[in-house]
Amino acid sequence: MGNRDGAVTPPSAEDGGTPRAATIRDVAARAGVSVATVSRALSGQYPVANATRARVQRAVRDLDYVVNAHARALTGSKSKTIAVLLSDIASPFYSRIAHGVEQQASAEKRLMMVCATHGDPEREVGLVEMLREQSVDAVVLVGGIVDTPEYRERMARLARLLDTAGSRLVLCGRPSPGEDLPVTVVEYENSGGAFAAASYLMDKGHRDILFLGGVGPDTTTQDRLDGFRRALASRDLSADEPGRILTGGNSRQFGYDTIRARLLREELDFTAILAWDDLVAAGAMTALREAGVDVPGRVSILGYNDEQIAQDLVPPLTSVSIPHTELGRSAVRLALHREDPAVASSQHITLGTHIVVRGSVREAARR
Amino acid sequence: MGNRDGAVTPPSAEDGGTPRAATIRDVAARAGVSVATVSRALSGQYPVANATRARVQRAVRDLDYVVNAHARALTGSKSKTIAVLLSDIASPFYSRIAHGVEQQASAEKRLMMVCATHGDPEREVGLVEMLREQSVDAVVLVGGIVDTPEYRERMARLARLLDTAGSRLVLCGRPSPGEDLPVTVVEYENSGGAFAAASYLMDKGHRDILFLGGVGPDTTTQDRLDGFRRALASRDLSADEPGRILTGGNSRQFGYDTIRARLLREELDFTAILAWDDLVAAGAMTALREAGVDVPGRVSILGYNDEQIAQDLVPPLTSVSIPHTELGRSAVRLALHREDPAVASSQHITLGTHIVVRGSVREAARR
DNA sequence: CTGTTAGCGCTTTCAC
DNA sequence: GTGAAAGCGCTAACAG
Repeated sequence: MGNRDGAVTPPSAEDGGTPRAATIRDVAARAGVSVATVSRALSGQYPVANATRARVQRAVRDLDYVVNAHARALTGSKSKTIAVLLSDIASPFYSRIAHGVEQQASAEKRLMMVCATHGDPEREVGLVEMLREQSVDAVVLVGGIVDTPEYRERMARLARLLDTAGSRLVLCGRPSPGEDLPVTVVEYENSGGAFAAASYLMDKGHRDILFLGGVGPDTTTQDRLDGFRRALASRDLSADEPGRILTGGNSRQFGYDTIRARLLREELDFTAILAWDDLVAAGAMTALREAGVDVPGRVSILGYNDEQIAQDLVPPLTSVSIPHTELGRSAVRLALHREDPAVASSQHITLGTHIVVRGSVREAARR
Repeated sequence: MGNRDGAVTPPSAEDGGTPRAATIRDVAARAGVSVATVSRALSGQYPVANATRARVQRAVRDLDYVVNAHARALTGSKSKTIAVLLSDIASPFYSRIAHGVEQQASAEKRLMMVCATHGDPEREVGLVEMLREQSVDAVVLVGGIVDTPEYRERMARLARLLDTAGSRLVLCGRPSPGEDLPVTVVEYENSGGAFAAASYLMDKGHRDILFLGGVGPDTTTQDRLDGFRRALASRDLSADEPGRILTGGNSRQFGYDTIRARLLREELDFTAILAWDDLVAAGAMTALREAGVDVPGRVSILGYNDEQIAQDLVPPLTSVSIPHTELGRSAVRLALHREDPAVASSQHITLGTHIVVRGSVREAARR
């Protein structure tokens, strides 16, 4: 043989120019069959003589051939890709959800794209446009937002646009934008978790409980606050006395600063803290330790999200666990099988949360 | 107007079937120009009459048109995508590097794909094949490996394959597979960090230092151990006395179990621990606390990686900081601009590490 | 079982 | 400035 037959030149280092990647035509030429046969032999979904298949596979190996996913997507209009949008990959909350998305995507033979929005709704929309260009199989939007009419319209529009392109919008950890929209919603018992947490503290005799952290207007904070309020109300306590609800930030620093200021300014007028998340709790614990306030002897703390850090604080933090990984997995599973009767009816689910008991909560001291 | 002109039917909810996404032809028809003109108007790189451009843009908006990235990639053979392979997205180490990759990818108008290898070299190769199908602009492989001749051959092959496809292999936090390969390598001062850490402990008077953690054969552990050994040797101490180097795992649990067993079995024959990472350090600290050993009063601990958790341990952990984000950013930057004379010569760089001093190291007590 | 051929949606010469 | 037409690499009828 040799590559001087003129018809098709397989890539070779010798023919002068930069070697290019092999195409299906190179494989066909080398195997002595037509491109259609190569396509069939490779798809596996079509009867091909064993001998032919073997020759094709041989040629594929010799040439290090791989199909061009773009050409394939162009024909089939499926890209075998899932996209997930979150504000920040480095955050444990989001990266654990992404982990779940990846697991399921991988199980469904899909690749995953990850995009960071930095919490900017406009950037979110811009990214969805880019992903629409990619005709991804699903776009998963993760994390709380500020729930306004504009938000709902924005989501409704994106949902329809993606639907038209054969893709699916998934809202994960944020509310549904309305009825009868082509959208998959995967939530978790956010308010319920806060309700359970506050109830747990009250079961331990606590009556003076602080709600600490959360930016404020976003749905995540609103829902947790809602659960907190409901729990207190169910025992005839009011959450809305002054100084009880301390929102305004969601960082470790915010937890630290806020509790520190509180301790300097006033007497210790609370016996427990329900923190917006474990990081805020960590900050609060540091402030309490520095002020010589014993945790959990004098003040109990309950975190939210049950992150890695909860185990390593001193004392280990009791926290509300949310099903990060399962959220991601469900998002992908429901979106991809939305036609499947088994899940078609459950395109809006809410996963449960539970309290992981460690060492940061104790019976309230008698005041 | 109306859609009965027969030539081209713009997508519309009224024409019976499922509405499909608009294509460049729909836009052309609506704007009353040719597809070539639409393409030019949208690319912006070609003279088009202002009036025409406006009409095209109008049509684009009316139809919610976005280009099909696959069709574009098919012509141009560029996909505007960067891929990163890591063992686990949920790990803070990897997710912080991914964060850097995302930052730079985003700055360079690229999307990012993230794939999890679960530390399996075969899966890694399989994923690179999948990514080759996608003709991604670069494939970033992150994290230590077991450095064998097979590894080097594997990487050499992937590097050539990707190069042929116009893509670029980037090795991040792992060694170069050899000279004269089309590959970008971005490392960090791994051994140097351990050297500095051990030296810092010895400066504080410590002589009996444990190296705790690391799986063993992987390059990350080997490099850190190497730095540890070199530092001790530079002060005429030997790292290889029995019981000094405790590898075999890299989890919090491993740190806890190993130190606990050590304390039960023997007297406290060390004054400092250099931990493989912050998680191992956290485990060790818990074991020490439970045994009533004061940290840092009796035993000093130094971590590695400077993760979030380091701040929240009690005492806060002194740790070796590695430039996670910058590793990811550099990986993308160097790969994309490899032709650019400014960086063409620096396709193998090593970023520095430094010690972040907190509260877990103190002068050694006189024995 | 296998080959031929017509696109998928776009960019890019080459004409006008 | 703009249009016509030739592919990019692949899949999916449609013939044999």
